[in-house]
Amino acid sequence: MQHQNLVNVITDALPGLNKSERKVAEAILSDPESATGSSIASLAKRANVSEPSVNRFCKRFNTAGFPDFKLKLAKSLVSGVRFVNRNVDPNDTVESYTPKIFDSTINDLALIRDSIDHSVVNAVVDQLIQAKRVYFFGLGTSGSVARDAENKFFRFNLPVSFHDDVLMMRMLASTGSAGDVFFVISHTGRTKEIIDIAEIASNNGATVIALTSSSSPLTAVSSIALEVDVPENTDEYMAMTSRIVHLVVLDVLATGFTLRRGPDFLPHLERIKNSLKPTRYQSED
Amino acid sequence: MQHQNLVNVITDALPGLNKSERKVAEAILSDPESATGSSIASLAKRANVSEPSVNRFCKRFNTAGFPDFKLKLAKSLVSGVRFVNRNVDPNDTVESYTPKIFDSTINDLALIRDSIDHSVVNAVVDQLIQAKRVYFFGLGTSGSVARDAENKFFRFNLPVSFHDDVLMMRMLASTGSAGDVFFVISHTGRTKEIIDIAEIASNNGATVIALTSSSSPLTAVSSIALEVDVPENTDEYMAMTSRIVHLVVLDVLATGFTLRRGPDFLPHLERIKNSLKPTRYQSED
DNA sequence: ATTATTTACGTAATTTTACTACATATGGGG
DNA sequence: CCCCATATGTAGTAAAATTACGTAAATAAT
Repeated sequence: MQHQNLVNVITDALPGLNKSERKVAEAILSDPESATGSSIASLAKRANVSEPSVNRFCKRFNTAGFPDFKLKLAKSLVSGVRFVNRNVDPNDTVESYTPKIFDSTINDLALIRDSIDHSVVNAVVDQLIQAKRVYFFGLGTSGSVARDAENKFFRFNLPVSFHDDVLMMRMLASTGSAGDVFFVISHTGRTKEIIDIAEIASNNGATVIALTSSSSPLTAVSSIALEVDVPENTDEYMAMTSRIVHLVVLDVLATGFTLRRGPDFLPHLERIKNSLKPTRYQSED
Repeated sequence: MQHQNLVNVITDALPGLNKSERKVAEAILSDPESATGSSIASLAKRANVSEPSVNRFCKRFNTAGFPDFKLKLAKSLVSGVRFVNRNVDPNDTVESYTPKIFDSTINDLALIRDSIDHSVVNAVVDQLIQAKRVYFFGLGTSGSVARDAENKFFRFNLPVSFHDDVLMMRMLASTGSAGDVFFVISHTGRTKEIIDIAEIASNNGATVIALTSSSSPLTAVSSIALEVDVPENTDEYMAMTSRIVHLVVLDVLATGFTLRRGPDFLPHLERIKNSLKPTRYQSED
């Protein structure tokens, strides 16, 4: 885990710290934001320890010294590090749970950004570019993602549709053939019905692209799997962020698609955009 | 604009800088990451200017001094500052456009996280808690958001539905009354049809909640407006991130809702979660 | 229990870093 | 060509961080 959050690292290390180090840790955790701005002297005073104790504390956390520590702490605080991996609890107020939700989403996006396999993205764009037809399949929450994907990809002058009805999916899969792309979205990748359908399409020679988590049964029956591992959310209060990540991945694919089509294609997109103008009040974008 | 990215600010200010300041700017921009780690002396040397010039440069950008500047620069570099507000261009490869898309989404989320009005969130949760019925309305992309909202809120044992058919919406609005909540989602808030419908519902005494951008016509005809201003994306290649922000805002509302309902409600959510188990292979969460 | 030994912590000196005040230079307008 | 404004650098000062060292506390061994 390359990019662990300093605040969390300190919190986790708390039990193993000795007296003055713990004082420093508590002083920092009580107000991390202000810690990034203060000098070693003022922090030492606030924690009731000597300056070298603060310095030693910093070095314990793999930083070159106090300035370096402040820097890394500051970085940790961006994109809501304060709350990342900190669950919503029943005592939270709007002021506290709102940033928690945002931050946990941001955190997951950053995670996938850094771990997504670019060659797979490229391969998927390849398939989409060549496709005669594209079907987006998804159930439940993933159904909304599939619907959004349709809305995005139809702009590319490509026969595309989304489906959230398993019988419809099954029929379409059974009539699929080479040139058809079945883009199957499933967070768990374990829904039996969906796996069945993917298998049918695959057996008919169609291309099956899965947007799902790694080493899921769905991956196994797909031509290409865009494996996106969003950390499971065990917290009852916390939302499922996987669908958000999926949407962004689809944005990435759409971007790749547009770039591959080249600049001649842009006027077409512009035309679609403009088509909505008469439905709106006043001018915009 | 409170939280502009320092790297971009410097880039934009470049033309208006004088000679030595520009040298400093270029030295920083050529390797911002290393700039955050170096001392004022080494940076001055690298830019071929004196130390006070570097200091003056920092102050010009509304920072207290060099250390403060480094801090802010470091923060800017987190969550892909490299790319934020930097558009996708035709020469981008997968490796470069992928993080751009993620970062622009992350950036927008952070922006809204810091600017969202908590009291409005609270007020909306109030209304949802009291609602006899909730309708989620949205067209196009916002239709997918509405669909996702339905999927989220039906778990609360609340009569809820989503609609993306304007005739259906119109009929529902016309039969609405006090106790009914019409939750209208629209990025622009300018779609005539939607505004009409919101007005009808409102005139019938129903509560109209709008999730839209500020000072839009839709805001005017709503009981409560959750104003979320996602920066317009003028780039042809870049995706619309407003729908993602909307989804997260709905997550926030759902969280607020759950918390308001109290811990007695959690077993109900658990039961819904478990209901899907038989549809899947193997065990999970 | 008492001493030895390690570990923790603080004091003070040293070094590094940043800032300020001032001086010189550079360039544009009269 | 000189004056004034702005830009930049020099040198000194203050602040900050680090190191070296010494003392105190804690732990282990006898």
